[in-house]
Amino acid sequence: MSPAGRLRTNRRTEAANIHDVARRARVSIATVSRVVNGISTVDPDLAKRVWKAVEEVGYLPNTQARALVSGRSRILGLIVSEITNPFFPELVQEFENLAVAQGYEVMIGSTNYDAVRTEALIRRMLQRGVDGVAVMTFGIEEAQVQKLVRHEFPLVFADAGPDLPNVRVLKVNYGDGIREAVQHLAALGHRRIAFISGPLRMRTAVTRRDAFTKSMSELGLAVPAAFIVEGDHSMERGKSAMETLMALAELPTAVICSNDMTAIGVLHALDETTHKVPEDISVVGFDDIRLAQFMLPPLTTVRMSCKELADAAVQALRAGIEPGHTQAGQKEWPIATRLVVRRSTDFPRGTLPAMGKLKQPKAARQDPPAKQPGA
Amino acid sequence: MSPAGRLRTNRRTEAANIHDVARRARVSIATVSRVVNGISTVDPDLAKRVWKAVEEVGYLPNTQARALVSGRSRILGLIVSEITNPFFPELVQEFENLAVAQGYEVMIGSTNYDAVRTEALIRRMLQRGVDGVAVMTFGIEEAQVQKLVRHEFPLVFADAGPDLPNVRVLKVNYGDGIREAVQHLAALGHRRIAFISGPLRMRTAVTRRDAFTKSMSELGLAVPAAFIVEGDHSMERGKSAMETLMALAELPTAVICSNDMTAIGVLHALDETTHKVPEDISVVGFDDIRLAQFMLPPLTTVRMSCKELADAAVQALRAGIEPGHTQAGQKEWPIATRLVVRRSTDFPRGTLPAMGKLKQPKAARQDPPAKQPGA
DNA sequence: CGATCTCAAGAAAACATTTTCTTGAGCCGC
DNA sequence: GCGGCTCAAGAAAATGTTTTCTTGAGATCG
Repeated sequence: MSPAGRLRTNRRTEAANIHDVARRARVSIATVSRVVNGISTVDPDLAKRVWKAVEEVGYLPNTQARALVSGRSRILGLIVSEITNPFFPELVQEFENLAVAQGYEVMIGSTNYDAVRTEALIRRMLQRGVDGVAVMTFGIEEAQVQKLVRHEFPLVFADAGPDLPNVRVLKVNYGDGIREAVQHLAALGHRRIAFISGPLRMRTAVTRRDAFTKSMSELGLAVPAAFIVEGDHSMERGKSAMETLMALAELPTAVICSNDMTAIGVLHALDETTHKVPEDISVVGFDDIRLAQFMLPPLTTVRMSCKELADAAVQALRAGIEPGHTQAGQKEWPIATRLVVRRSTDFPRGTLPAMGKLKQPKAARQDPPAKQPGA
Repeated sequence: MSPAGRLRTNRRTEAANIHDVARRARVSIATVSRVVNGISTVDPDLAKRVWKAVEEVGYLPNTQARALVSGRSRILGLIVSEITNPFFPELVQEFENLAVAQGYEVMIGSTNYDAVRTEALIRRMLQRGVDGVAVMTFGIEEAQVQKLVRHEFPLVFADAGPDLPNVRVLKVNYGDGIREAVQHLAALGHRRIAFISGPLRMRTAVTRRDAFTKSMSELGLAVPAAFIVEGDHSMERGKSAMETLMALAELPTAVICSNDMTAIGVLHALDETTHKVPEDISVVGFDDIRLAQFMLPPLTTVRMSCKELADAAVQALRAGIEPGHTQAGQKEWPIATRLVVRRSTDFPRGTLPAMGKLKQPKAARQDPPAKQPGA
């Protein structure tokens, strides 16, 4: 009984396989494989015949078998903190688009900040034989990381990762964007600027906070201890953190937040008071999620481009996976950040508008890069 | 050369395989397979020895090989419209949790309302050999569906799908929730109620709109043609649709929206006018996405529970996949909807508060099911 | 003109499993 | 006491590819 003997003892899969194509094109399965994989040593006429047969029988190569023998699954793992945080769907989308364009599939998982869940997730990824994993949690717990690192496939971390040969790191340049934000506020006349950080167990939260204090001291501005409040990158905590700030004897005139969700929480907190944004208090976010431009008022924020992040992640993974990749040696991949000025920042009350206007002309305000569909 | 001869010409995979376990436990690979898959005919002592060996060598069964030979990938496809629409991440999260709990992996894809993209997505899913697909787009184009339907694996559609043996449908009961919303507004004293629909090429959008008009006529309330505006379930179009309504000579006193994002757009549109929510205009959403309870004011909305939806989808898929499933014959899976009253609805201006209060006591207002972490 | 060299294409091995088939030991009944 | 029956466990087939090895025809060169 020939291997193409169609025993079909199996449940489903009436789908055509490589033997069907080979038989129809009157070639061997090896030749079909070569044609389908674009190996150039095959005779053009034969190749044409094979492609025709592929078309006719509707052949789709079986990914499982392919992966089994080649040892490469063409699946990229993508680990995020929580998919329900609006920043991540945007990242997921971009990542998926890029990965698919390169012929990879994406296996997504969220840690929900839970060690057990994370461990199970990593196990699942290992078992599915991912070719590489992008850990975009901006500060995953070290313990679980070790599990991943031991297996030798390529890894990409956002912000910081262990210094190992198979690990690449996306170095987000928080400094630039946050400095811009501080300078923007200072130029408007703000002196009392507060900062709501992320959860400090996250490395990235510490980095962002430090970028803030550094920028402030560069300008000779003091930051009272009470002006730095720890949040957790959620809207809820942003709200409560702002309430903490509002209880101070001397209020800040501007608040910079470690991410946009926090800033949105701040807007909510202020909405429940008599203080107006931006007239009484200016608010700056971080990330530039899509929601930011639709807040009331539209949020001035530091953009960390999802597309740029996803692009670097996929490139860096490919550099580790595909033999002979041109950027195979690159360990650090820089990601820029920059301020996007919208309407949640303005002169502090009491400053002369005219004076302020000179420093920060209205025309300089950036609008979103215009791709709204409707009106 | 024995099969366990560790040729290892392959690139990665130093991982232990079934032969390693078998050798260590001094049994055949068939026995290992049986133990790992929980087939009960194996001697308990042997099984114990096998599990010990599994533990010792750190054996993880290779999913690719498993899928190849068994014909089941243990992957569920999940197709959504757009992952960046906040409703979907919540659905994805729930779906993933349930699927993983049942030993399945999830392959997610978004159509972005693009036929070509959808077709490519379906092809990818077929190629990866998914065991079933949940199409949660609430109205995917028929053309692409056909491609899926031809292959005989189980399918689940939200709202409506072709009447075929391998297709199951989640029947969302829009009527109940929307009727509740209309009755709630009517009880508050509203008579002029407008509706902003979804894109009418989506079946679900039509269904929701019809549920609205039906409920209105049940109460003997007229709906002028101009009070029904077509949106597209986006915040942007919700805003512009509300602007259209505000240009009318006689304004509505309440607006029901086909989804929450639209309602959020409406809030934004009204924020730019002198009209206050809920004093001047009441707003009702649909979906009850997480964001809804954090809007200003918190949104009264009709809840379509993600968890319920995801649960039904996974169950329905399993019913189709797993032989002998108890609910194998169930074609329609009901999903309930119900009104969640928050603060974006109130008496129309001019109505006597006291009278209204009798009809809708403040105490009846539901607060979110309290799981805020912080404050 | 024959021996070697090149190279395209087929044959077969390898991949890690599940599942069917086979074997052989223990047990029961006659 | 022995033939058949049961059943656990091993042997081997099967899964659909990629990749290495083999083959054989045509080209090249001495």
